[in-house]
Order: sequence, then structure tokens, then C-alpha cells
Amino acid sequence: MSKCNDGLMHIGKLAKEAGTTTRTVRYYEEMGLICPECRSSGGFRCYSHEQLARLRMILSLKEMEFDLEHIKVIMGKREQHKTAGALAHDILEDLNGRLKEVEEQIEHYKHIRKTLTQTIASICACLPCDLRVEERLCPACQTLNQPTCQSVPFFHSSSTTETLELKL
Amino acid sequence: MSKCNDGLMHIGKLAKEAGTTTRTVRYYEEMGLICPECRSSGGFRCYSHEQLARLRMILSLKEMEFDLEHIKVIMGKREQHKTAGALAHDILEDLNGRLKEVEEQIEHYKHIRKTLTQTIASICACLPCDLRVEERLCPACQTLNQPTCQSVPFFHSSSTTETLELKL
DNA sequence: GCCAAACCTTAACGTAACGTCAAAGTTTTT
DNA sequence: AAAAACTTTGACGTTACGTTAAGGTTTGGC
Repeated sequence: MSKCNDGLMHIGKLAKEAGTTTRTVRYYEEMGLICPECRSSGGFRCYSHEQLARLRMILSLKEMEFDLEHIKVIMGKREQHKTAGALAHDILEDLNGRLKEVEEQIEHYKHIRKTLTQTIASICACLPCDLRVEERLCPACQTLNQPTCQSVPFFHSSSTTETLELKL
Repeated sequence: MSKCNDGLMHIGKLAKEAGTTTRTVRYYEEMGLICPECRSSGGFRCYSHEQLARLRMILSLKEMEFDLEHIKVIMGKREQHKTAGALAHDILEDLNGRLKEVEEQIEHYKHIRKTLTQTIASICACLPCDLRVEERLCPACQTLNQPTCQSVPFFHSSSTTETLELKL
């Protein structure tokens, strides 16, 4: 006789259905995000389909990279509002806030990309350089007659531009 | 008489000049990334301008979000090549690799942005809903006659689209 | 009913890159 | 010389789990 009938499932099934691991589910329980419906006589966690839906929602929020503390707050909002409209209004603040952060992330990485691209272009000019590394002078610098080349830039990228401050 | 003349500086000055903290400098030392020129008689770390340049280079690489282990490898490459050209070739691999990762990050966050935007639009339709949260039926769902509304979606976002799997 | 396979339990250490005390020693300034 | 400012080492905290470890529980087959 199965000890886990009645539409209930153990943690492994729950995790697999949700596409995550048992460790994650236990950790979320520790964090107070989710909690099994009951325990088997032997101590196994048993979950209903409602818990599965809840876990899926948590994982959806995690995919948006909310941190677990924030997810906990969001998951608690159902109990704080009378109407669905009020709840929607509240949760929209979280989503819009996150959207703004995500857009900042995009800009952040675009900035990094720009710096990297410039640095790469800059260093490419040093590929044909045959001078020994210890010399700290690359042909481009010599040609361009840049006096700062000796101490600051890596190859010949200037720190006044947006390239990396790399030094030979 | 200053114990730290001769162009040398203590850790606080070094950190400030480089725009970081003393804790970070000590941590980098622990990781084998940087090392003081000498110690004062009392045990204070003393750094030269060369160390400062090295620290700045490390911080530049960190701004590109290389992890410290990778930075350690990159910083070690100076000693591994005879010509500047060979060094440039080697380091360009790191930079190009990082550039690719950064571009993936941009795509990643663009994907998140898309999902968030769609979910927000979807939930906005629920703002005028006056039904109690416990009911689990929002007007939009009723209007659209979506049977799955009762258990799966939050308000009326469907999990088949790219919106979040949020549940009331 | 019994045994092995598969599953579950708690506990605890490891991760990355520092932040943040704490308690005590050193340097610099007054 | 005392006080202010700085530095030292040491150690715990952070996030969201991954990864053993040692030992119970369920399940499926016979």
C-alpha cells in the first residue's frame, strides 16, 4: 500500500515536476517559502498539487532574479489584500521595480561590452610587436610617440579613454 | 620622521588611490594577487607606485567582471611570453572570451525583460478586478472564459506564453 | 514476508568576494 | 607624551544552493 497516495507526492517527485532539486525545496522550506502538507509516518515530506503550483511560482520569480527574501515578501502578499485588483496593484510595483533593475543591468553590461571592445581593438594593434615584454614599449607607442606609454598603459591603450587600465 | 617615505605608502593610501578598500587589498593579498613591497618595523604593509598600478589593473579586470582566479591567471601571463605580441595574442583570448560572455548576459537580461514586460501587461488587466483574492477568478478570465484560470495562472496570465507562472 | 533498490532524513562543510566588527598594536599629529 | 588616526590579525556573516556522509523509509518484485 502506498504511503503517499491521495494525490500527494514526496519531495523527489515535487522537485522533478517543478524542474528543480530536492535540495532547493528543502532550502526554501528552511527559508520559510514553502512547507509540506504533512509528513509520512516515517518522516517523509508530502506535498499536494497546490504546493507544486506554489513552488512553480517561486521558481518563476527566481527566474526573474528576485532574491529569496523578496520572493518571500511577494508570496505573502496574497493574504494582505481583499481584492485581486489591490493585489495586482501591489505586485505590479514589485514587477516594475524589477523591470527597472533589469534595464539597468542591460545598460551595465552594454557599458562593459563597450569598454571591452575598445580595449580589444586597442590591443590588437600590438599583435605584431616583437619587443620583449620587459621593455615596456610597443611599436605603436613608439610610432605615436606617446611618452606615457612607459608606465601606465598596457600596450598603448590610454587610461583617459574608456579602455581598461592594463599595464605590461 | 615618517616611517613611510621614499614614495611608499601604507594600505589606506593605496586603497584610496585605487578607489577601493583596505579589506579588498588584504583579500587580494590572501588570494596571491598582490603583495606589499615590504613591511614597516611595526608590521604595516608598504606599497610602491608599481603596486598601485598593478592594483589598478586588477580592479580594471574586476570591472569587466573577471573572477579573481581568472584575474590571477591573466596577471601571471606577463612572465609567460617573450614578446609583447605574443602576450597580446594571449590576453586577447581572455578579453574576447569575456566579451562573448557579456553579450550572453545582455541577451539573458533582455529575455528577462521581455518576460517581465509581458507579465506586467497581463496583470495590468486585473487592476479593476473587485473579486476577493480567495475567489481565484478575475473578471478578465471570466470574460475570456478560460477554464484553467482557477488553478494555474496568476490573474489570467497563461503559462503557455512567456509570462510568469504566477498564481493567486 | 523478505530483500534490494530507490528514495528520504538531518547535518554540515564549501562556494565568491569581500563587509563588518573586535581587540590590540603602530604611526602620526598635537 | 598623549591622543587621534591608522593598521594588524582573526573570525563570523553574506546568497542560494551543491555535495558528501551516515543512516532511516518505501517500494517493487519474488
